[in-house]
Amino acid sequence: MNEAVVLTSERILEVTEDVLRRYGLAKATVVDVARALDVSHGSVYRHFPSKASLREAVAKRWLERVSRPLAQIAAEPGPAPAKLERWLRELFDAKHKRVCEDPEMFATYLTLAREACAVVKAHKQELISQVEGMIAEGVAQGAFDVADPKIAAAAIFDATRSFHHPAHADEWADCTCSTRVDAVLTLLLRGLAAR
Amino acid sequence: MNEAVVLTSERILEVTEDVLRRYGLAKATVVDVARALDVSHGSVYRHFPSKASLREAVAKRWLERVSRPLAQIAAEPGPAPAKLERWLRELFDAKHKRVCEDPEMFATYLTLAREACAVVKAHKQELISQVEGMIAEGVAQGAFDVADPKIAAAAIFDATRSFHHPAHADEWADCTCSTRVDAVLTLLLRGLAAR
DNA sequence: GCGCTGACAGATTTCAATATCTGTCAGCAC
DNA sequence: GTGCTGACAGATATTGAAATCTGTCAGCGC
Repeated sequence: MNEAVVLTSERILEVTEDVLRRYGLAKATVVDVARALDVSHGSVYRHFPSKASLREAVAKRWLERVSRPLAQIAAEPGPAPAKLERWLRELFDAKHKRVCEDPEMFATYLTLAREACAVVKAHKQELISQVEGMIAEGVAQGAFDVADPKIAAAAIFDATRSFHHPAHADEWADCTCSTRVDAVLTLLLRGLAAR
Repeated sequence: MNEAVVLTSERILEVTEDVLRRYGLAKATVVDVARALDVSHGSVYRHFPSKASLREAVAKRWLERVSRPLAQIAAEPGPAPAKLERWLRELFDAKHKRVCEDPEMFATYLTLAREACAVVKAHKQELISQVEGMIAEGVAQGAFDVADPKIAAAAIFDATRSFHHPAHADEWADCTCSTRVDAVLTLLLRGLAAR
């Protein structure tokens, strides 16, 4: 009963990421993954019903690595405005770092995400509800003046797309980027603030 | 001297748009354009040094059809906040209409624009400076409280990307879209407002 | 029984031959 | 002289045959 050699979904996902990194998205096949795991490709299909579902699971893992640390920030106590700002900056940082440190792998994950549209939708909803929580908190603290925290959260998400949506990743290397982040955050926090 | 049959750059551009509409971006060739104009393809190359420059000119025309009516709004007299809101809504409407009424042609123009990156950059700068003008006006009127109109204009542009950047066009048909536009505009105008 | 293998059919991708297009230019027509 | 044509070379796209991959499943080994 050696744990290390048991074939689990988790192990398949890890090796799949390696294979994607090594071969690139276009060339990585299920056969390659099976070879890297030293099993037949039929075995992989015992854990994932299709190549698409395997890719979807890889995308999900990737998105969870973004949303988990953010959930932690959202759960912390303290004044909502500062927390919201920190949360947003952390989100932007996480994305910007990923694209800067390994642009190829970012492109790979991006394509995976495009294919796994349902997973991305759930991820977006998760992030928006974290924001909603912080805005509701701010309202309770008397710091924010907002009619509907749900709608305001969606608005914050929409208004910061330039800095977290991968379609704009090519601008994230721009040297004016941090100034632009500051300007948008200032505008939005002023817009939320009670007066 | 029949004006109608003289081969001008303008006439080539018009016919090129027709050809793009008829054949689609991938299949439209310079030979097709020349055939539609009833001249040899060599003649087209007297007016445009390359296929790329012809496509660029088509993209430029398209973008100008967006920015011209907006410039008119920006030039009107009146209170800046209402004008800025009207300007932004007009921008969103113009884009949304284009994608709804003819999605195929929108996709064509989008690809042209991607190839003509310099033209798009200039278009963005043009739009941002129109916004800058309105913000400066608002500051002069005492309606806006903003340190640097240039930076604020860029921030307004960034914060409204969801509704004017073609990467998000697939969301513009969403029924919640108009609510989301309202929410973001409310937030941004509150953020700009003097208090 | 349970999990894995590997042969298989149909779908997809690759590759090289073939066809078409881009961009040039000598020469023709006005 | 001016502006257009159409043949041409090199670049790019298309096509169809061959190779590879995906997803299934009967059967093997534990």
